[in-house]
Amino acid sequence: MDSALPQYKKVYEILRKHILEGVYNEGDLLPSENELCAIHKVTRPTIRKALDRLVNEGYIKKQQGKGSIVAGKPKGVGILSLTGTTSAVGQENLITKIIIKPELRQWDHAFSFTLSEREIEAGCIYLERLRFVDGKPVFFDTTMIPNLNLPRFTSIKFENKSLFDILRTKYQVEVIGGEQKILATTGGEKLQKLFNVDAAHPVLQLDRKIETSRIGLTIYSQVFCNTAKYALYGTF
Amino acid sequence: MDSALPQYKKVYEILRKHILEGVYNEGDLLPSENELCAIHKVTRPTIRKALDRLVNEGYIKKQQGKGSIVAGKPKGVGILSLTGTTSAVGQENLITKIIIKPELRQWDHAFSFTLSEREIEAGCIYLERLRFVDGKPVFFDTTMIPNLNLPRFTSIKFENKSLFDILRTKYQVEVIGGEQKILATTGGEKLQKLFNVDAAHPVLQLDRKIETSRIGLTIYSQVFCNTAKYALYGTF
DNA sequence: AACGACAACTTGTATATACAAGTTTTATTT
DNA sequence: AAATAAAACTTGTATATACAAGTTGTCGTT
Repeated sequence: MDSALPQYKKVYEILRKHILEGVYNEGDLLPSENELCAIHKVTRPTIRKALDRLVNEGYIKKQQGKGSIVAGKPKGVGILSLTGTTSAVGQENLITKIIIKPELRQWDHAFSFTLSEREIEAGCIYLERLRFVDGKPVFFDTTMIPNLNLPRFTSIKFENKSLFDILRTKYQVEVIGGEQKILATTGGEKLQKLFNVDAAHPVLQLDRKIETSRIGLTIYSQVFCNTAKYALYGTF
Repeated sequence: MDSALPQYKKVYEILRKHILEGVYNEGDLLPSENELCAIHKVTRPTIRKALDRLVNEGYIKKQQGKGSIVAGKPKGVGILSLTGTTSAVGQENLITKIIIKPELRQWDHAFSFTLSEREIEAGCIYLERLRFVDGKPVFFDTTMIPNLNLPRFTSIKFENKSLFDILRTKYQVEVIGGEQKILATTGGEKLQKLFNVDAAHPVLQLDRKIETSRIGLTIYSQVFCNTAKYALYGTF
């Protein structure tokens, strides 16, 4: 009955899931902290730590004297400020097709970012995905992860799961921050085919360097997005 | 000896200031949590709450067994996550040219956002600016502000000042959050001229709805950005 | 000199408790 | 019936304590 996850994270995962799945809807009040204590059999500081996280990520807002108000599904955790595509779009309409399955490679580049010695030595888990919203190709992303103590990673199937969900649940690796560059560009030959657009079609490009809670493990990701029908949305 | 600020915020403010002023530099270790307890005469949970915040905002990173490592001054909380263009680029190279001086108008639209009755009745302060980085036009922005108790706003000169600085200092209006949509588009005739690019040139477009501390006062802004030479940069 | 065990650090998690401060509901008074 | 007061909630802050887990340096042995 004991997992590797600390209790406050378990509670966080449960509440987060419940919000995403609509057990609690926007505007609803979560059970009070004391009720949550009773439900999960932990003390209030532990509950509060879980709630703090949900507040930080924009899932809930708290009001003294009133309670924890559900803010809705994670607009604020969108692609612009955090983590991945899945949480930005919502899982419903998002289908993922793996173009290149996770495979070990040597680094050839990390987009516009520079790598450390250690990262270069470790080699690189490389993958490419094409993601469809409502049946149409909207995102194409290339991800590079240093091969540092992520056993069996290349054999994991995660067609429609979020890469970051897997890292969090299977490896206890959490995104703690990062940097990104955003620009508008044109498709190029590869994207032209993938998105089925003409060569001059404007495309959004994001180069991201994503730091994790595991020291030395930085994820590099490049995302191209056809924003003709679906603009990226985010809160701040 | 008692301020309105809770102790953990006081400690947070002090440490944050010290990092910004270079008392601690990038890579330095902060005093250990127990040392900080002694210094500030509080208990460890209080110190940890202050440190949690610094971690969240990217000032420090923590490593179990080692300590709290200063991550350096956070690079511009750029255009992607907060407020205006000025803070994103840095004031040095940014020159602003007013295309349309602040003037009262009726709302015709608010980009892709919907307006409330009250906002429509109030009318709209409208302005257009073109902003140059290193002498070249990079940003073109259109701003709409509901005309709600902002006396003499249309007569303010703010060539190179941040719009948000003026709102904060002259009207005590602070940005508390907002939402935005980002997409890639092509110039169009107007931008073609302003940016001096051809018609097919990809341009970044941001539609933003910015909430302020004054109830009912929401600022609507649309920013076009030529990212050919300058990509937008942001941390999260 | 090199290795290994251990002690002395560090941060991470969790409990138990207390009171302050804000909100809502209920009961009381006018 | 309406205004007021009190009670019963809610979250916010803070302390004191304990042990787990990761890192670093030291000492002793080989």
